[in-house]
Amino acid sequence: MDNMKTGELARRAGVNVETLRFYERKGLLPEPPRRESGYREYPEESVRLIRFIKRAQEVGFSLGEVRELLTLRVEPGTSCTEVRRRAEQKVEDVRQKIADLKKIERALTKLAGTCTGRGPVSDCPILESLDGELALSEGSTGRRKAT
Amino acid sequence: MDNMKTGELARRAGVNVETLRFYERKGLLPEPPRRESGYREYPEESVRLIRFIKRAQEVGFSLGEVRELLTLRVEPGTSCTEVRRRAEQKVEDVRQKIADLKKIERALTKLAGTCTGRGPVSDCPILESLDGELALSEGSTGRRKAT
DNA sequence: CTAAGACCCGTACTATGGTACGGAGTCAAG
DNA sequence: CTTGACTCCGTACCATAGTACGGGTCTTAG
Repeated sequence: MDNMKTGELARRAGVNVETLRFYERKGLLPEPPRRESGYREYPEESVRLIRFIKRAQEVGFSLGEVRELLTLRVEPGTSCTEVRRRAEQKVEDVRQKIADLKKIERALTKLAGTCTGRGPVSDCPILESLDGELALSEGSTGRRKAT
Repeated sequence: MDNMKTGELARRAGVNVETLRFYERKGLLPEPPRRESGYREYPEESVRLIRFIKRAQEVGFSLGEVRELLTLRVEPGTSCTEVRRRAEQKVEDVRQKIADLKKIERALTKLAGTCTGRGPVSDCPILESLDGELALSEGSTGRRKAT
């Protein structure tokens, strides 16, 4: 089964049909072949593509950045060196995100663990346990957004 | 030095002055005391708070979600049990994000590593190496967004 | 004392990431 | 061969997350 119409792709990927058209306009979803009627016919792999876009978004990439990730794999005419350089840059971004998330995770775990689970919040040691950790311990002041 | 005005806080936290007012309106930044003139006077910790908001955003939390994270620590009148439950839920969200990022990281690393660094993209094994991994190996079909 | 610069506020504008609408053509089951 | 569901397209609308504007007040260095 290698020809889905918009409705099926949308359903399988868990997005709205309009979203598919939107992604197509934005250059994230390649224009699929059409049948004579004008109906789009998507290949199977489109499902994975859409899901990838969604996941990347959930971890903080804008659609523009997602497109950059995707074009790493298909942009012809770019030298391999260049693609490699950009991929390595992206890996750095991703590692930074992971590091930040781990700090948030630690703070939240501490919070959930310290709390005894009874009594009003004002008595709960949660407040103090969170402070300090939640601010991500400063550390990296300044050199963000050097993308 | 425990009384910053908007300008200094903005500068130190790396955001626009307008953004501070915006966060205040949205309930992310607590209203600071004012001097008689009406000027805001922020405590030192506001810098960390703003930076936390920014980092949380970068890893995919909306301002609404960031507020939820923050109110975990200050909302009085909520039972500790409830706060704990919500914190545990957030930890789950965070772990999912980390897992997704790690998949993206693996795909990108593989990509950067496989590529020899010379020649046009069409000859580069990058394209194939990326496929399969980039789709985040499906796996978790369906039960997302059950927040 | 005064003028540049910071701050106040409300309001308007912008970009991003979709969603919804509605009229027209298409498909497929009965 | 019709009818209801699906698709097409352009355009309009929406929420989120800011950013800019502009007239007025406050502060502070000279």
